[in-house]
Amino acid sequence: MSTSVDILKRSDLRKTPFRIRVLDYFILQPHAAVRNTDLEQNIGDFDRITLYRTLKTFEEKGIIHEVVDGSKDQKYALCHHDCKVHISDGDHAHFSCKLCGNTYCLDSVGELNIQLPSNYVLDKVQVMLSGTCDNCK
Amino acid sequence: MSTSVDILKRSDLRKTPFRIRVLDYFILQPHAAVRNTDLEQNIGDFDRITLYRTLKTFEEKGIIHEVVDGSKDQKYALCHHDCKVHISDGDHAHFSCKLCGNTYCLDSVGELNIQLPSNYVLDKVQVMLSGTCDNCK
DNA sequence: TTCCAGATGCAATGATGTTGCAAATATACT
DNA sequence: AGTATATTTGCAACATCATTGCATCTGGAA
Repeated sequence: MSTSVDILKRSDLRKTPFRIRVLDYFILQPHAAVRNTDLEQNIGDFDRITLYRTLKTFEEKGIIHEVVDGSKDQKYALCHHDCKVHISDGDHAHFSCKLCGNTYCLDSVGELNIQLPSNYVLDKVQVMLSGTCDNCK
Repeated sequence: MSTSVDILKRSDLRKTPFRIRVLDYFILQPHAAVRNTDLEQNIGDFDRITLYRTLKTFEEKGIIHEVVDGSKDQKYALCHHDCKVHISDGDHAHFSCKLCGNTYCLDSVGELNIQLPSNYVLDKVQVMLSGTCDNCK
């Protein structure tokens, strides 16, 4: 498991206290997507604008990726070492729990048999599941 | 094919000029999701707040449903007479074209074989496809 | 220690969506 | 048709979320 400092070094980013705090928060939630507002409430004293820029930088460097789960909230998740989400979602899926509101990244949901109308070119598939998660059941 | 007036009458809504203009715009795009801003730009003189409220009313009455296509934009599509989207998405899928930005509702995309981690309860499946549509190819 | 590109904080601005209330109007009733 | 009323609309104000420009600060290398 990489530490925040490892990740920053690998990405040619300066190891500032703020970035380390943000990354640490992500590392604590390895399978859950993180809401922008979760971060705002949990990383203590900070500047909201800096958070936006930090997340944008992390996304550009491939450290995190945006998670689309059907909600209006902007969410991000830590990319794993084999993360290809920012290139193509493949069979990546997200599960959003209706009770706790958490969104989990699922590595695979099985085979999808997509049939498109003719002349449509398929490039990316995103599957959003919702229901009740293990914890809330 | 129902007219705007038919739909309003069926839904116990007053037939105001504004509502008819909005519904007419939806009827012109039977398979595409409509962005909030598309409406703002295409239905002429109007009040932004009234549009929000109109769309909300239409959604509550089951005339339109919100379309989640992965973009940040709020989009709506006309419900067909057999529309169950506001109840459960079933195998409903949306295709978003990267070139023209339009989102199309696809009635079926084939069989999905979803395998969830144990103890997860699946309630709703939303599939978002993106690529190039017939027109743009 | 010094230097400077990169990172941060602040102020201002823009986009988007909501609420309260008064004026306008669609519809039902006489 | 005329009237009453509940609904609908438009305006003002407000709340939230995100972005940009710029001055200041700082991590990291010389």
